[in-house]
Amino acid sequence: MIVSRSESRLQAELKQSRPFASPVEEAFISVLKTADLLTRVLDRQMAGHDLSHQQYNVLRILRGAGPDGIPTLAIAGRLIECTPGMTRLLDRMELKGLVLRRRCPEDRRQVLCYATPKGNGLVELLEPIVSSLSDRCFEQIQPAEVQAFIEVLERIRERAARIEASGQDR
Amino acid sequence: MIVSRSESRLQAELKQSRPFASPVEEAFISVLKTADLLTRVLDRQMAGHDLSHQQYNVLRILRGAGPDGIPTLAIAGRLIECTPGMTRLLDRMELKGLVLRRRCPEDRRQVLCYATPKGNGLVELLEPIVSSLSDRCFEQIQPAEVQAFIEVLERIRERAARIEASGQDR
DNA sequence: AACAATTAGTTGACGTGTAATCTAACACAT
DNA sequence: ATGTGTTAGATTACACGTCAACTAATTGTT
Repeated sequence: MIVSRSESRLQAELKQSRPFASPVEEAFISVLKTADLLTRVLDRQMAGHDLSHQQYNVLRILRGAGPDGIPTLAIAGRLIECTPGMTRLLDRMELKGLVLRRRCPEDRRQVLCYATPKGNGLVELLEPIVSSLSDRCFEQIQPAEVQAFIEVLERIRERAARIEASGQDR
Repeated sequence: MIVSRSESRLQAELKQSRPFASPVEEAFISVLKTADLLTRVLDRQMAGHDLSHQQYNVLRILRGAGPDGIPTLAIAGRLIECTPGMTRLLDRMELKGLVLRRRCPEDRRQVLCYATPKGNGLVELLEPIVSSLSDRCFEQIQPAEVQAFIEVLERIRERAARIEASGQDR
């Protein structure tokens, strides 16, 4: 086998001939790798309940919306702005009986979405699992470090959002 | 519209009835959101060259491998360990003339992958773009903060990898 | 030599992200 | 009221991730 398991995990993680051009590139790539890993772990925790992490997020949002429901695109906006994905996601969740949808009478363009009791039950069930997962992932990080970490992420998003917006003109 | 653009972007980012159960949950979600945003921005930069960020990563790895080539799964291992995805990714890249593949004579199970000159040219072209993108995203972050940030991400990955490994038994 | 276990890679089914294009419904001006 | 523009959402096409099941080649065992 080409990559030996006995190598230090962190060293082996991104073994390349030129590991990183600069610290910021390393940081950039690290964010992506970490998110991939966390997503995978999260999905594995959900898999037993036949739910993806995105479906879980939708259920949380629907629970937050309460009996008034919430339009399709508002859900998409609170996640990470997909749009066509949301329709299909809700299609599948409706099939599983986790979600209800109906046209809004006041504005018939909108489709209001609601969690069913089954959907809400699932959130309640999974919430402690997700919570303990993040606890375990950050076990060794001091509270002050967590705060600093969150702030750095926020600043990165702020910069990245600006870049994204400025490049809209293509 | 439900979400007004005039609200503070950071506040509006994850507007929920209960924003976060704890700082670590916020940190957890922030990593995922940041990675999504960075991925999107990165892909937009690449889109003009008909390349996804994953294809770019593959090209970088192939360049690093040099004329000896590198087996399919070794590429997958250096990214974020998909496996079946890699075959199809390479299929598409081969169609575009960025990659060559041939059976390894010594071990005919393996398929060795190489970058074509066209593929290598594309990396050279895109590298400064990617580099300047990460520079701009981390513009406001001090070098010491970047280091601390990278270390926190590493510790998270270490913990998450442990959790992932321990949960293999499902 | 022959059979079992492992390894490399492919294929199929499916979930979800993106962009582009379309339809239906509303808002507003004249 | 009618046309124009905008908004909500669905649809289509495609990239890419996962899992599960498969083939083919190699290794190991007896």
